[in-house]
Parts: sequence; structure tokens; C-alpha cells
Amino acid sequence: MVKRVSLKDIAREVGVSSALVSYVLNDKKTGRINKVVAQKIKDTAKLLNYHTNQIARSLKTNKTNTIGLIVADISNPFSATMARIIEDEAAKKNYTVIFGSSDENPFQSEKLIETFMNRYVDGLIIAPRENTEYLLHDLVKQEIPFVLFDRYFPSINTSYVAMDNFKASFDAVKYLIKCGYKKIGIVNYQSTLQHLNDRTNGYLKALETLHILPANNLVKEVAIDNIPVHVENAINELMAMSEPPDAILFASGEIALHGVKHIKQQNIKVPSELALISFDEMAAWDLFYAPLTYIKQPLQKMGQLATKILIESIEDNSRIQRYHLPGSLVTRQSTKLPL
Amino acid sequence: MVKRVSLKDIAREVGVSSALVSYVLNDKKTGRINKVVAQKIKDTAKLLNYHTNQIARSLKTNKTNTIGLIVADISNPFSATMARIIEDEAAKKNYTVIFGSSDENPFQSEKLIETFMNRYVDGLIIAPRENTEYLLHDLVKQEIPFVLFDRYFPSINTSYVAMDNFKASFDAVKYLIKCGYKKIGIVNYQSTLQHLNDRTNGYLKALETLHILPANNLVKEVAIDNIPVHVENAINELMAMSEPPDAILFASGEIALHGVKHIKQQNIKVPSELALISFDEMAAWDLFYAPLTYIKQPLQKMGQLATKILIESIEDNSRIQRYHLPGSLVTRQSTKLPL
DNA sequence: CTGAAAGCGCTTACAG
DNA sequence: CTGAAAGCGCTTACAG
Repeated sequence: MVKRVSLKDIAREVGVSSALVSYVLNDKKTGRINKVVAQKIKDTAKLLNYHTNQIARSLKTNKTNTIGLIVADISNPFSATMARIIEDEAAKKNYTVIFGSSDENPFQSEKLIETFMNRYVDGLIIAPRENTEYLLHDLVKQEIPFVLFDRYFPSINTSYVAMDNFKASFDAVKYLIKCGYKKIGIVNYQSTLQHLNDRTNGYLKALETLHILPANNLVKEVAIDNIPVHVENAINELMAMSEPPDAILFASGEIALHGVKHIKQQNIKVPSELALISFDEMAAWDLFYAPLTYIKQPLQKMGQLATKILIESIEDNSRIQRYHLPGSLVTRQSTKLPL
Repeated sequence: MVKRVSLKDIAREVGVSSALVSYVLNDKKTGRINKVVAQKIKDTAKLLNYHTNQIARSLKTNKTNTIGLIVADISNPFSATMARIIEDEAAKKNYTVIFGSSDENPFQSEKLIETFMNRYVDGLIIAPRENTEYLLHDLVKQEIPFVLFDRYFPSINTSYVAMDNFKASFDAVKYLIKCGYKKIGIVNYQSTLQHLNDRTNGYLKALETLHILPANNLVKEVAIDNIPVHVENAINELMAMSEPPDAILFASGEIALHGVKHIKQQNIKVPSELALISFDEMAAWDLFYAPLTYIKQPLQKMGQLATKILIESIEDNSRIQRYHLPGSLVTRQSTKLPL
């Protein structure tokens, strides 16, 4: 690699101290510096194509202007879209993003946090995996700024930004009932994560509120170790019941993807035999013969807000903020029209 | 933020110099150091929960163990999947990845490269946008290690990893002909990027080789400013011809997504009236009533190879390597069976 | 208005 | 076998 230009090089060229060069290029002490000298420094910096060495600056200031982003898997569309929104928002405020995928490997989250801390990121944005509360408690104790998104732990004293999953689910089921469906099932992950439980709870509450008896066996939970197979089984079980459901709510895009594929293969007619609603927006929904009605998460707002809150808490150590943003139901042909 | 433990803290605790602590923790000069002292240093480091300050190390060694990844848009599935593969491969070799989306904003690529250079990334992996050769020439001149992926510029003296787009396209068209299709169209981007031209060229070559006259108006190129509309128009134009095509090759997943949506709306029957093949694997292909035949890119290999080549050239300044990896055609119901 | 100096936390050539 | 010292390229409190 070619040698880079340093402050000292500019100082030597102009005939001043490197301290002065630093002041000028950082716009410190403006007004108290000789205009002519200042201009000459700026010109020389440009001429020599000077760029601050962020590493050296960081070492001195203890600030890297870097955010660590930890998602479940950067290759899934939800994470990737969030990454993009966070990237843009961070760039506006002069932050760069490093990312990592925590997956389902239990040590991966820990390892990522450690890596990011060694690199002295200024803060973290995390979609935490199950059973990682202890890691987050650690971050709180070390006073490292971080905000959770999508998923959250009520027990941890930190900021987060999530959708109001309870209400989104509640509204979706209310809509199904309004369309005349009476036996509504749900397929969710088997998980202790609060935002997923909120989805099932919203579903149950809607049935209760509208005086529909929730049949317990219409709630299916699939283990994450082999989603395609577990989803197929769940649907087979539901449809083999003496009174099979006339509508299903899928608690995630991933579940729905496998669910719809299977329903198509089984030649179950949507929406006449079975109505479908899924969480999450996906390009795939449009190619199904009955484009899916889905719950759209406010990704843009979630990402921007999470980034904004994080940077605020990095820069002025501000108070904890928690958001449950409203989702919206996009109604299409996988559900009949309301009666 | 809580004060972190430094080498000096350990040195003080053990009663040795921080130089010695550095040697021990980095496994330098092993054998020439008193075993007992070495063990005590290691124990103390663990006890105090010491972690290297990568910033300080980087400043000294001029090495950040960071790779900058520049993609068109991290939120698109192709980029996101590559990001994940690169992340994993880089982590194995102890590198962290920072990413940025270059988009279609002409200055964005330049800005990203500058940001990454200020942060002294050790090297870059880039899917370059159109007309950015000048930036890459700059990198070559500055002797900054980088490798291109997916897209490449033959004129630039650098390593790259791409699919063999020419052959993939050639094979896809050959397959269509084997199935009995005679009037084959292609919808590609309007672009000067070599890898996209390769796709059209492979298509033309296959027709030529198999003595099918390529009707010039069966080649459609869509501007990137409004893909959905341009793709619709392209398909309308093709289907309005006196002799409309009986098969279409889509040169990207994005084009196909809008294309298939439109074809579905127009009630054109696939594959009986019109066969379809698309580049790229997408979840959406499975939900269409005639699951798409597609050209699968060897993403895993591409990402791993690009990362491996980059790290090699960072660490031993190795020679330029160029790969055109074979794609594979996954045949399904959007094309009839071969005759 | 400007500069000398210290120091961020490491690594490493050199001396003993 | 071990340590003193220099230095990476910045920033900033202090002195004049």
C-alpha cells in the first residue's frame, strides 16, 4: 500500500505545527486562527489529498463512529432491509456499520459482541436471539449504548423499537372474522421470544373479544430446527381435523413461504377453502395465484428510529426509549372481502 | 462507558513490563519466556477480562483486519446472500466486514471507498456499478487490495470472481431449443456492464450455433429508472408482435419478478403459451403456479473464493486471479420437457 | 494567534 | 529471559 499523507506532512509543507493543522481541519478555534494560514492549510490538505486517519483519531478520542449491527441472518430479507435502512440513517450522521449474523449457534451472539467491543464500536443495534438476556445485562452493566429492534426483552432496562405485534395480530384476526371466517388457526414458532408470543396472544385476544371460542388445537408451534417439514406437518394436522380451519394466520414470512408452497401442492383452494394472512412483506406473495394479505411492518420507521435512538444515547447519553409501532394490514386476494 | 483493562494494567498486576505481556498474549517469542511468568500473565489477563484494543493495535501495525464490502444494495437478496457468505468466510480468518450500498447515485461508490479507506480497511470486495472504472484504477494505483465479484471490467488489472454468464445464457437457450421453442426472447437491462452483455451474447450465440435466426426485436433492454413499468412495456411489445415469442429469458431475478407478475395478470399461460427462464434463485419462483426454471449462480463458491483471494492478496500480495464459475440450470415447470 | 508536549494502547527492534 | 524506549497519527489542555 502506498504511504498516506499525515498531518505532519501538511505541517511541514506549510511551516506550522501539526497541532495547528489539526485545529484548522477540524474547524476548532475558528476565528482565533490567522485566516491566511488557515486557508493555506486547507489548500495544502486538498492538494496533497489528505484524509484523516480514523484509527489514530479513534485511539485518541475513544470514538470510532462505528455501529455494530447484529441480526439473526443478514441473508434473510427482513434483516437485509433493516440493514439497508440503518446503513442510510447512520451514514447521514457520519457513522459506518459493521454487521454480524447471530444465527442459532448459542455462542455466536457472544462472539459477535466481543468482536465488536474489541473494535470499540460506539454502540450496538441488536435483534437478539432467544436466551441471550445475560449478554444484554452485561452490556447494560458495562454502560455500552445499545438498542434492540424487532425482538425485545421486557426485563432488560434498555431502549427498543418493535412493531406492536399484539395489535397487528389482533387486527388481522378481527379482519378475518369480519370476512366471515369462524375457525381460524395460527402457525407460529415454538419460542419464548416476547414478540412472537405477542402474535399468538393478539390472536387469542381477538377470538376472545369477539366471542369465538379458541380451539386450542388450532394453535400450532413449529420448532426452528427444520422449518419446511414442521410447517408441512402443522398444516397437515390442521387440515386433517374433523373441523379444519377456514383461515390461517402465519406468524412470519418464512413460515408462510413454506406453508403456501405446501397448500399449493395439496391443491387447497385459497381463499375459498382456506384464507391466508401472513406477517411480513415478501416479493413472493405477488406471484401466488391469490396474492397474500399480509401484515406490513413499518421497517423504515423502525430502522430509522433505532438508529436515531442509538446515536442519541451515544452522543448525549439520553434516556431509555421504547416503541411499539403500528403495523398495517394490506388486504388482497388470499382473503375474501369483508361481509 | 466503563474503563477497559489495558496491557499496562496486567503488567502492573503481575509485576512485569507491558512489552512482555504483549509478547505472551500474542504468542510471540514462545519458548524464550519463563513458563511460570507466562502462565501468570495469561491467568491475570483472563481474570481481569482483558481484550486487545484493536484500534491501538491497528494504529501500530497498520492492519485493521477489516474488509469493506460494496454492493449495489444490501437489501436485495443477491447482495444479502453474498454478504452472509463473505461474513462467514471472513470471520473464519479473523476479519470483520463493514458494508455499504452504492446504489445508482454516481457519487455514492466514491464516497463509500473514501469512507472505507479512512477507516483503513485492509481490502475491498466490490460489485462495481456502471462507469466506475476510474475509481478502480485509482485503487490499483494506490496498491489497495480489492476483488470484484458478480460484475467485472476486463480492462482493469484486478482479480474478480463472476459466474460464466455467457455460458449460462447459452445453455439456457440451448435447453429451450431442445424443448422445442423456436422464437425465444430476452429481457435484459440497458447497460454497458460486461456481465449483463455476456448474458445477451450467450443468448445470441446459442441461436446462431443452432441455426435459429435471432429476430432483433426479440431482444429487449429496460432502463433501470423504473423497472416495473419498463418490464411491462417490454413484455407487451413482445406479445403484440405478429409472431410473438414462445419463450422468454429474463436476465435477472428482479426483471423476472416484475415480468412474471405481469404475465400472470395478462393471463398468459406458462409454459403452454410462453415458457420462462430466469437468472437467479428466488423464493418467489416456488409460489408461481408454474415454478420457474432458473439459472442458479454458485453464490457460495463465488463469495468464498472472492474472500479467499482478497485475504491472500492482503497477506501475501499474491497474483491476480480471475474466475468465471459455471452456473447451473434448474429445470422446472415454467418450461416444457425436452422433446 | 500559535506551538511544544503529553498521551491514547499497542508492537517491536534493540540492548543487555 | 526481560525491559526501556520509540513510535504509529492523531487531539487537546496548557502556556505564552
